[in-house]
Parts: sequence; structure tokens; C-alpha cells
Amino acid sequence: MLIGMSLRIALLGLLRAKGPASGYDLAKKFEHSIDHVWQAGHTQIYPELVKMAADGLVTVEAEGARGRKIYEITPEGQRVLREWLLGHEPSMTVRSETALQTFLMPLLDRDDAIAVVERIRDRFERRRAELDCESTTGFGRYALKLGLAQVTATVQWADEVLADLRRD
Amino acid sequence: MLIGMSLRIALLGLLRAKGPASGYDLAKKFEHSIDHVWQAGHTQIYPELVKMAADGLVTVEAEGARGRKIYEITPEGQRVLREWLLGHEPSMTVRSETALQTFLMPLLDRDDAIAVVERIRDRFERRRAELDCESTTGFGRYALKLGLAQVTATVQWADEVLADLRRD
DNA sequence: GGGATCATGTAACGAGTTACATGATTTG
DNA sequence: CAAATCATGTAACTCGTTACATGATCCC
Repeated sequence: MLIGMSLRIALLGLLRAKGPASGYDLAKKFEHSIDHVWQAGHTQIYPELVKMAADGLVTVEAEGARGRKIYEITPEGQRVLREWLLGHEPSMTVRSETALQTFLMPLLDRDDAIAVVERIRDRFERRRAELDCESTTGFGRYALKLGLAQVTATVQWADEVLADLRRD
Repeated sequence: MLIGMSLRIALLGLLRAKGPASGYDLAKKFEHSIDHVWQAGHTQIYPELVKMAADGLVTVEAEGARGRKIYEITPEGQRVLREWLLGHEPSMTVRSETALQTFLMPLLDRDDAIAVVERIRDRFERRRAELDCESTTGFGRYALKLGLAQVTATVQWADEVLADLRRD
């Protein structure tokens, strides 16, 4: 219960922010609201909720139709969540396939390198447009702004590199 | 051999860029040159090199002192590397603990939120300073510039959020 | 009744981390 | 000769993905 808590924290945070929910509901929320920050499918969420209930972080508040189980965050869960938000030093480990492509770019000749950077630029520009459409007032507004800032920085980087490569 | 090739690609790229090397050498290079793009320890690298040799992507060019095995990239390895660089669509899945903290920030009261953002700002400012010291002319210069752009964007985001939170 | 969606799970696998284990060579 | 570093590996574990499996309920 000491490391790799991130999925738990994401689940606790969603339960705290949006109230009691089933595993199914939480999986939907992962697809939508928290998507650009953390991903998890139902096959990961269901067993994790069972373990979290065993650890006293959530309880089954009610059982609804079709075997639907509604989970609620406990006071202990709220304590753990708050502690993580205030005290956890996020790991700085990065594993980005895009960054790996950019790292290895000097192995390519000029035209191939330009093609690779153009593809990256297009991808991130599309992503920027997607994020730009989302509500800037909701619960996740700070994370959304951060995502936008990082995506925009990547597009600008691509523009600079393209200008640089084409200058030769 | 179709998915999750990233570690292989990183190893092939390092062998292509810097010439033949042992698993130990490659582990050192992961600690230094490619560190801010991809991480891997020796316990992951040694078995992977064995599998890559079995798949014909690398060969043991020579065996040196102390059981040191020097690996070299094969023509097939170069083909696979080039194909990945030109054709692979990087996955957009993000799993950032920092972004998770920012997403859940609205759960905190004003003072706690400020403390969290200040910690994030400090961390990324330190990271920015580190990257700023690195050579801007070496092999990884494009990836370095990208890392700097993203880190700088994060510091700017933190400054804006802090100004916003303190205005209340 | 049949298809869409709701709702929950298990099993097998791959990727990555931590801890453990061993021995050779260099340097003080 | 002792400590540091070079150099390779295995084992156990966690995290995350993909594929498989099942049944209930709603709506046409």
C-alpha cells in the first residue's frame, strides 16, 4: 500500500469529486473526464475496487439492479487521498515514444526526418484542437490547461525543428 | 515482435548511434544520454539483448574481459529500427502523477492547493535548470529541446495557476 | 424475440521494478 | 588484501493490456 498507488488515488479522487459510483461508472469516467491524465480499463478497475474495499478505503454503499455495486469513499480513503495529494513526490520517470522518435531522429536523412516531425506535429495539433474544445470551467480545468500547455509546446517545438531542417 | 518494441528500439538506436557496446555500457547510456526520454535498468536490458540476438537484430561481436559481451546491430536490426522511426504511430496514452495531482487539485482548499502547485513548480524549475546545462549540439539535441519546451511550459502553467489562486 | 447496452468478472501475457546472487578486475 | 567498480544474470512481484466469458435489462 506504499507505492504505485496512482490507480487507487484516481479512483478515490473520482469517488470524492463525483460521489458514489459503480466500477462501470468509474470506467466511463476514465474514458471521459480523466482520460488525458490517467487511463484504466474495467479489467483493472474491478479487482482494484475489491482490494480497496478490503483495505478499508471504499465500501459498497448499495447493490443496484443487474448486480451493480455502488462504491463510496470512506473517511480512511479520504485521509489517504489527501495525504497523497499533499505529500507525494510524483516520479519523474518518462517513457514517451514520441520523445524516443525525436531522440533517434539524427539517424535519419533530412527528408525522412522532416516526414517524422511533420507526423508528430499533425498528431499534436489534432490533440490540441481536441483539448481546446473541452470545457475550461469544470472540475478538471487545471489539468486541462496543463495538458494544453504541454501539447502546444510540442507543436511549437515541431515548427521550430521543421524550419531548422528546411533551412539546410 | 509487433507491439511494445520501445525498449528494443532504444537499444538498437544506441547501438546504431554510438557503435558496438555491452549490456553494461548500454545501461550506463540509459542513465545518461537517453535518460529523459526512456528508462531501463540492467535487469531489463540483459534479457532483452538475448531475445534480440535470437531474433537476429543484434549479434555478439566479441567477448571481452570479465565475461563482457559486445553487441553489434545487424542489417536486419537497422531495417527494423528505420521502419519503426518512419512508420510507428506513438501511442498517446499518458500516465502522469503530476497531471493526476493537478486534476484532483480542486478537492483541496486554497492554501493546500497553492502548496501543491508550488512543489510542482519547484520540481520542474529544477529539472529545467538541469536540462539547460546539457549540450545543445550532441546527438540527442532534438529530444533535449523538446524536453525543455515541455518542462518550461509546465513551469509557466504553474506560475499562471499560482497567480490565479492567490488573486482570490 | 433480438440487438444494444449495462454490469461484472477471470486468465494469460508483457512490461517494468526490486531484491538477490555471483564472480572478475582494478586501485589504493 | 580490501574496497570499488565492472559485468552478468535470476526470481518474485506489480502494473497494465488483450482476450475471453457470462448474464441482466432495456428498447425496438
